[in-house]
Amino acid sequence: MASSTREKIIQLGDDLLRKQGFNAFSYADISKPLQIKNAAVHYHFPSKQDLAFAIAQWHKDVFDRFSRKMATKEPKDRLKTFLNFYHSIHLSEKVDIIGAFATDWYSLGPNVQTEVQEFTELVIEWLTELIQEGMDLGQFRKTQNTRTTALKILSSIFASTQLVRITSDQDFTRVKNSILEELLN
Amino acid sequence: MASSTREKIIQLGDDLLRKQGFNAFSYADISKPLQIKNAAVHYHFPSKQDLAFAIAQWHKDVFDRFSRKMATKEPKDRLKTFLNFYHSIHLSEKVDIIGAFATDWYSLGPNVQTEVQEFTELVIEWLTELIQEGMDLGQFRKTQNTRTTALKILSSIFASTQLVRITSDQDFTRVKNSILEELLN
DNA sequence: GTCTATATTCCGATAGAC
DNA sequence: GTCTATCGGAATATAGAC
Repeated sequence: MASSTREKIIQLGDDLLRKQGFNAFSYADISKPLQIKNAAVHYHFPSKQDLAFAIAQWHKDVFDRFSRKMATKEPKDRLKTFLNFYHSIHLSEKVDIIGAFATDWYSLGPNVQTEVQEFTELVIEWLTELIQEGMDLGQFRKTQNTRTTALKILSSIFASTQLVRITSDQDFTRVKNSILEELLN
Repeated sequence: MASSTREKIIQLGDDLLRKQGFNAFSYADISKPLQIKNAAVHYHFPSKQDLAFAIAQWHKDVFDRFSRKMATKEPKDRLKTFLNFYHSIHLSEKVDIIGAFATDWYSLGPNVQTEVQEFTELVIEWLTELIQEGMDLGQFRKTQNTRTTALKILSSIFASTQLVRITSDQDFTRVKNSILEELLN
């Protein structure tokens, strides 16, 4: 519970990054809600790149813990949990961190880019293994290339968090349900 | 050919919006390459929102002409052309305009948002009709809901222009090819 | 339609006290 | 670890001449 200022800044920065974009929020947007001064934020993260790096790192850590916790569940349930996670992103009016980093890609320093790449590869590999396992168990329909299937699932679900800002809530549910249906045997 | 300054600004603005994001480029980024002053850009587009609006409008116009030109082609070829179009986006290191507008959504004024919504709906409906037609002709596999199929195709292809900035070129081709294969009978 | 010049505001970032 | 104070720069935008 006892969350440090540093952690609060990361959380708020992550929210702002995914709601508004990396170049759309300022140190003031972080310091005001936390009722500290912008200099205090700079103490924890001297530059905005440092904050971006910490956000990327945080996502890696969280996903790592998530995948460990999921390891014992069967593929279908793992995928359901994954899709539900994206549903909660959608409900909070944010977009997925991968798409957020991708559209702001050329605003990110090399260290941040590397961290984002490592995180993204973690997710893709986790999904790929999940799909392979589901196929081996006969739960999922066989597809030619499991990484490609993983990429398509990831793409369509993270893009949906973006697209439904423009269209409507219903479209998110449509896509989410369809992903599971299409894969199930 | 003879493209006016106004048109050049729109083109350049569109490039910058999709390469860097709406909040990442400035009037100077537009005026410098065109070798005019920032005030000259303001003459054509008093505020940045006016420029964003014109960019959205331009996409509507272009897509309208595109869909007219495609009308006589058969569904499979229409989809191929559509996917190739996204391939060219990927090669130019930009992302799709829908995702770019979506991630910068809360930086856009109401007029711009409405224009983006109209454009996006045009694309989705065009894709939905294409899919329905392809099914009717027996070219495409039947799916339960054609709008959902359209959403998934659109999502996965426009997200791919983002995702491959993080992973690799190959992943784009994988997804692109797979979309067509999955739909074909 | 483009220019010079400038107003204004905001941003990221730092120095130095507490 | 947080503060006050401030710097330097860049951004959007406008006024008015040509």
